[in-house]
Amino acid sequence: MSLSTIFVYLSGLVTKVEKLTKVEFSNLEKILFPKLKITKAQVIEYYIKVAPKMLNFLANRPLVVTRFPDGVNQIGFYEKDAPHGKPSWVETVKIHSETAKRDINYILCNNIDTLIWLANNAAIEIHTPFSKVDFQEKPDMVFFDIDPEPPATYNDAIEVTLLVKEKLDDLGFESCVKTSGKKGFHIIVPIVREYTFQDTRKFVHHIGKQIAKEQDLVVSEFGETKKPGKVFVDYVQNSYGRTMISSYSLRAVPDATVSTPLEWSEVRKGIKPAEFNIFSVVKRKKDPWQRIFDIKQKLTV
DNA sequence: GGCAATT
DNA sequence: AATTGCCAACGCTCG
DNA sequence: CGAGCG
Ligand SMILES: [Mn+2]
Ligand SMILES: [Mn+2]
Repeated sequence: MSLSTIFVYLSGLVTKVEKLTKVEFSNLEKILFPKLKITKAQVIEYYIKVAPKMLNFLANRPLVVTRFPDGVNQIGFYEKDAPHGKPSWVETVKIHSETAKRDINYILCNNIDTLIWLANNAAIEIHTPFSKVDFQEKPDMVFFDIDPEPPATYNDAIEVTLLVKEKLDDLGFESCVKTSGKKGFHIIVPIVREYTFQDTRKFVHHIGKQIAKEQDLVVSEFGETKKPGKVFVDYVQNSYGRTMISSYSLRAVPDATVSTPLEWSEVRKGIKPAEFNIFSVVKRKKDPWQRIFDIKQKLTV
């Protein structure tokens, strides 16, 4: 019997489920998304179902999570340092923070039990850095963060996302796209681990400026992040210690949206972020971004 | 969500 | 025994 | 340099 088959019976057969994981569950019937009446059991079930697709994106990346133990309508908190009371089997990596002048034990999620444990912690959102733990100074991806500023719309964000895709195509780069689960999109260009964050930042800024010159809708300067009605091509995120929301992570919003990898053909005006949520994403047969782990592009323009 | 400090 | 606190910081950019 | 940013 597969994990997901068993987990369908979660509410009814809790003890049986517990035998399949090292995690000790708590408060399974607690409502974490009040608007949709989604319980913690359903959140755990979601993460178990997407685990086969999601774990690859988490592997060997020190995690930052946002936790909402009392539900997404209550105040949550960021967590980097593994909490006291963490089971011994949860893998962590000690990384020294220069500015904080202390060591932080980041969680590594390299197996499904850790993902289940995070879900039981009400770690709704899981954020990942752009480099892996074994080579932290060298990112393995370039990140285009497409941020529409109201009154710019989701369709505006889609338009700009496709403009960036077109530009990348022209330059000969393969790219992957996902919804952020909130207002914008994320575009990833997988690269060889030979460049610094300054390199990747410059690369995104360069392309952002180019498009901004051609399109009135687009801005790409730091001072323009909140320019009303514009879509900001955000390059700043490409830095050490910064993160993006992971593919397949839930977002802590009332509609329980998911940051969802898409086929480029799915990025068309009219789609809405809420189409991709805790219920719909598990039904998707598509598994875009498969090639992301094979492609390792050089960043020469 | 859960440990630890505080009353 | 019950309540409260704590749980992240960073590098980058602009002025 | 500090403030504001994501
Ligand atoms: Mn964004
Ligand atoms: Mn941004």
